[in-house]
Amino acid sequence: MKKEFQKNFSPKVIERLTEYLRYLEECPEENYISAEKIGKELKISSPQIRKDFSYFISRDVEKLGVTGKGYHTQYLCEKIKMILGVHKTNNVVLLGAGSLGSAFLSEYHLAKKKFNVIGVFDSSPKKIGKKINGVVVKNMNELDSFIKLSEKVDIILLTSIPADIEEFLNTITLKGVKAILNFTTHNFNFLKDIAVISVDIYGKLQELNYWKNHGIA
Amino acid sequence: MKKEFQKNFSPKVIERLTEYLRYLEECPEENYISAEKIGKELKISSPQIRKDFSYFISRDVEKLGVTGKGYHTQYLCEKIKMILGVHKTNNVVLLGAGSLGSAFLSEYHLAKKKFNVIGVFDSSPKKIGKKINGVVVKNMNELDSFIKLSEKVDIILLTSIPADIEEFLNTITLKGVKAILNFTTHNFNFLKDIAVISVDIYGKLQELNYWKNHGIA
DNA sequence: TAGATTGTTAATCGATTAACAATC
DNA sequence: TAGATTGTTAATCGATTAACAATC
Repeated sequence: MKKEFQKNFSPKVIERLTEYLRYLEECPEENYISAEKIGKELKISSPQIRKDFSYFISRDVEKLGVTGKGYHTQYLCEKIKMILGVHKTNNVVLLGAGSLGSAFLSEYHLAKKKFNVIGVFDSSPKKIGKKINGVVVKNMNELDSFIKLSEKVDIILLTSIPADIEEFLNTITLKGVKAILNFTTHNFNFLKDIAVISVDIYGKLQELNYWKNHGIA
Repeated sequence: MKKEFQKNFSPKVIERLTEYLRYLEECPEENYISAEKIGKELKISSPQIRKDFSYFISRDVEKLGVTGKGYHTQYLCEKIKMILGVHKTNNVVLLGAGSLGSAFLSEYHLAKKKFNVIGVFDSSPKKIGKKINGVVVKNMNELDSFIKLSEKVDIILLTSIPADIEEFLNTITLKGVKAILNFTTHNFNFLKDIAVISVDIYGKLQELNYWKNHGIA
């Protein structure tokens, strides 16, 4: 072992790992692939890629690639998946069964990507009881008991803001939910023990609107 | 004028500008606001914020804030909007009228944010001719003529991949479309003259899945 | 072997922060 | 005035890249 252990993956590196994984899963034709090749496709420099992959070494493996040959595609995929924790199935609860929530159920193959939607909740009487893609929408006020009784919930996919957000946060904190993918405009900056990634469509449109006027992005 | 002009806004700064704008629009109660206050709310350091705002100076204004007082909320909002180009209306074309596309029409107030959806296209016969939120879905193969005849298209909101993607890119390049907000898995890394921001939900779930196991995000 | 490509170190580049004079 | 907070410079920190020895 050359390293003292545990150079940690930075957020930037984790982001790129998901890009590598997407690319590798789309083109598994080749047995071995070089950092150069991946980089051309994804517009990432090859030293960057080798450096990113070097973080796996001694944490996980002695050596990730083969000198003079490249990285074994399948093996690389597996290793990235293990780091990201998507080698095994994770449980997702969807909050909000509006068209955005429905889109996640119908247009995304979440289960294929190891994200299993084990519950869908909404507070609108119009939606409660309906089936969306084979899943019955439950009343938001049952979330509390559901989450307490269910198997571990890994991620909450949030497409609408719960009426009593404090209570909601208490519940999921107690039950040990550790992550929220947030599509609402609610500000979760104050959370301490729950990882939150917010996707702000308006924000992305605004950024893009700037770049369309100023070249590149 | 103190500066020689045009320190440019970096992608990181542009991203934060959208965060500032969101916060400022949500709480316009105060007349003046300090970098300290904004930073507390958004978990961004106050020197960072002042530095970000300093890029406005001499490009746009002599002075953005008021020493000892803070930034005039309304004025700051306006200035950020002007930089992002959302002080005036921009035209958006939506490609794909599936549930994700529908969500953008029904759950997002795009027009309020100065993004006006002037056309919706899909290639599925089931969807063509239908109305979604008051907009008639057109046949994807009419996109070409539509885009040539219509007023300027600023942004294409892409929720499904056009059958002939080469032709699609030719069309929009010729017509001068400069930006794509991409929700598909298609790789647009090779585009030269069109700004693309891709939102990869799977990727975000994977990142989150990592952070849920390793604390913070 | 010769050619290719890794893993890594050192150099560079860019972004963040600390600190403070200026001043409302 | 005293207190607050800006705008900016210099210092720090972190991320990217260049370069190359190791080696398959």
